[in-house]
Amino acid sequence: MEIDFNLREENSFMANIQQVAAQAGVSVATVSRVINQYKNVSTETRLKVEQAIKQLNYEPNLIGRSLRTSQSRLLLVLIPSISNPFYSEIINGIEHIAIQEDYQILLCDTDSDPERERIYFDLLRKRMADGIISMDPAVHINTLNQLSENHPIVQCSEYKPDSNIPYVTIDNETAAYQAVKHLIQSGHEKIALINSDMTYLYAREREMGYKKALKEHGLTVDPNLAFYTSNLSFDQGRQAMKKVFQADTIPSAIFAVSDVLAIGALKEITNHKLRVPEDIALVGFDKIEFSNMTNPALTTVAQPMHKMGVTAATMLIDVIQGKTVDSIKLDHELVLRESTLGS
Amino acid sequence: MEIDFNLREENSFMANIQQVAAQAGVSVATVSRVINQYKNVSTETRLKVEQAIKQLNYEPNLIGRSLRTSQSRLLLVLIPSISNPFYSEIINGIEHIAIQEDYQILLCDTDSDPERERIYFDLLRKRMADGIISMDPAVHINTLNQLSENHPIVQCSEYKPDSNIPYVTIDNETAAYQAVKHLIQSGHEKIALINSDMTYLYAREREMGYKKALKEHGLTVDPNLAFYTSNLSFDQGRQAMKKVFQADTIPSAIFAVSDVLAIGALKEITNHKLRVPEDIALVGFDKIEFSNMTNPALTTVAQPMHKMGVTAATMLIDVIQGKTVDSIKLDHELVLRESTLGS
DNA sequence: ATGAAAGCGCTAACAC
DNA sequence: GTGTTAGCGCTTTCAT
Repeated sequence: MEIDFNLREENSFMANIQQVAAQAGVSVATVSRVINQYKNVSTETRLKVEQAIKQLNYEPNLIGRSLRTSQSRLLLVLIPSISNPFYSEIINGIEHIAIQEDYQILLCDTDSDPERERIYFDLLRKRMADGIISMDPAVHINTLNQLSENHPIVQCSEYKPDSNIPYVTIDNETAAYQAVKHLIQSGHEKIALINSDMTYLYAREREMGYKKALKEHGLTVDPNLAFYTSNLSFDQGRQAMKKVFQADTIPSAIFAVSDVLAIGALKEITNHKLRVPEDIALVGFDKIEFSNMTNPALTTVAQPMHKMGVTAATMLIDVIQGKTVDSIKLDHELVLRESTLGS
Repeated sequence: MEIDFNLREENSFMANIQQVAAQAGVSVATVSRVINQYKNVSTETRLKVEQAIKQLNYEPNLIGRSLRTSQSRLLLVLIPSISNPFYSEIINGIEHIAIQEDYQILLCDTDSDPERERIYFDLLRKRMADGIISMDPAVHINTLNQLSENHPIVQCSEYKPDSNIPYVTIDNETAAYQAVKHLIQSGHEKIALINSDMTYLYAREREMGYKKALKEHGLTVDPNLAFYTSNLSFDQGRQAMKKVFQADTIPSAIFAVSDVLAIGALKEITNHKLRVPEDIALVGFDKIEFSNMTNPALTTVAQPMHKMGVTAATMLIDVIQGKTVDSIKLDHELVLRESTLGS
């Protein structure tokens, strides 16, 4: 019973730097130097300290260090929804750099809810984090701009053109243009657009690319063939496709501005006993993992998600370190698969 | 130029509690009381302080607070892969409680890499986080056990039976049993199993349920009908299904221990020009969002993901607060859809 | 090469 | 109801 008690005592005991110093018979400064691998410590002293650290099971307290150094080494990553697979790949890229640079990422799922957004912005204001990577298209840009005057921020994927916050993204207009051009060159003339909310820049840019391709090939832009959704969910894709089927002319091809919307449309097309691509060809956008798992596999525009994450994280850390960074547009790629080619 | 400079000075200026106290003509203790909404502050004083806070644009420094109170209010959430949609829903549940209780979650994507696991465990040891929710089946259980002696930890979904760490999960064996029983009652006698690595408890439990159902209905358990994958990816599901097709007898139904594996199998079945469920019926596990987006929609076992997250987070916060908590198994539900019923 | 001491920003025990 | 002060654990400047 005595032993038990002592064991528990010892286990839950957490040494601090003072105790390590006492145990090793040196000053706290020296212990700190050993922890941080300073060169100007004699081997003999270093050994003593390392032994004391081991004996006491010492782990430096990161909060104490943060307070002293005024940096948390935490990065906020703002996304609208963790369930959206588009962001998963980007986050992988961010994590890659974060780990490498000894940062941690705090995932902030805003649900496009201003209240949740506020909580996360507050974390930055209250110095719990060193910077933000914003990927939420619904972000309150005024707040973000204001915040960026005092805090490191970069935008990833979606950005606001009328802000000075650096961003990494792709050329959405050209990407959409190429996707639609591919449909036209496959012989399609009635091409419907399933787009999301036009308040988002990417939605406007992709629509411009869609229209540009049609015009350039002498096709008329029929407003009745444009369908809009309130978000990028599977269900909204289905609903949009239902509306397509209610229209006067049924298009022979669909360009959806996201894979998830396209997959929703695909489900509805299949329910109508129509075949893709024989009856209706289908193009998505993003190249999420699941775009390859559907029947048929989806033709889509590959965004360099991993690289976007890597770039955004690198940029943010540069900004944190006081460097100046430039915005950048990365390369995309049209990926031709069964939903436009057949199998 | 002067003005510019001053503006920037003012913008990047960050007041601390001392300066607020000076500005308001009170002590730091009083400011702290106002910030933390203590009742014993006169209205007059409170107003003065609040005004000073506004004037100086003061935001309390959470790192300072953390150091003082010895709590970071950060929760680690350990998952094997952020791309796996199974975890998204759970995380939503965890976030729900975390926000409500004024905690933040630090997402830890281990990739089942021991080195990354170590980084995150260190975060706990170094007091950057207050506790861990572990959902990584590949977690090093000895380390976790050891860690749990000094730190709050709960296991979610996957757990190790030979540990004293509380967990929340479902009854995997019964769930699998019911899924396979449904196939048997639909007239199937040759039912293949696509399982993952048997080192995981859930894999063993689900296989037991599969066998139990077969035996109970007088069917023989054919080892040639069990196929194993090295992970839960789409591609592994495809590969497994390829092996099914190479076997002597082609089963009339498949039970896959995860939706993603099932979706991989579905792709391969379709490639073979076979129909689901007419030629081969298919059951998945988890009820991830995408299980409803395939053609046909997947019959699957619904795990109460959101509730699991809510429960795990509640348990962890209880443990942090020194309460004793009990492990719990939540209810699952068999969801019948097109892949076994037809449409 | 090492130590003494200041101080990062906050909370809370204690005094009045 | 308010103020004084110690101290959480660390890094870093300045001596020596």
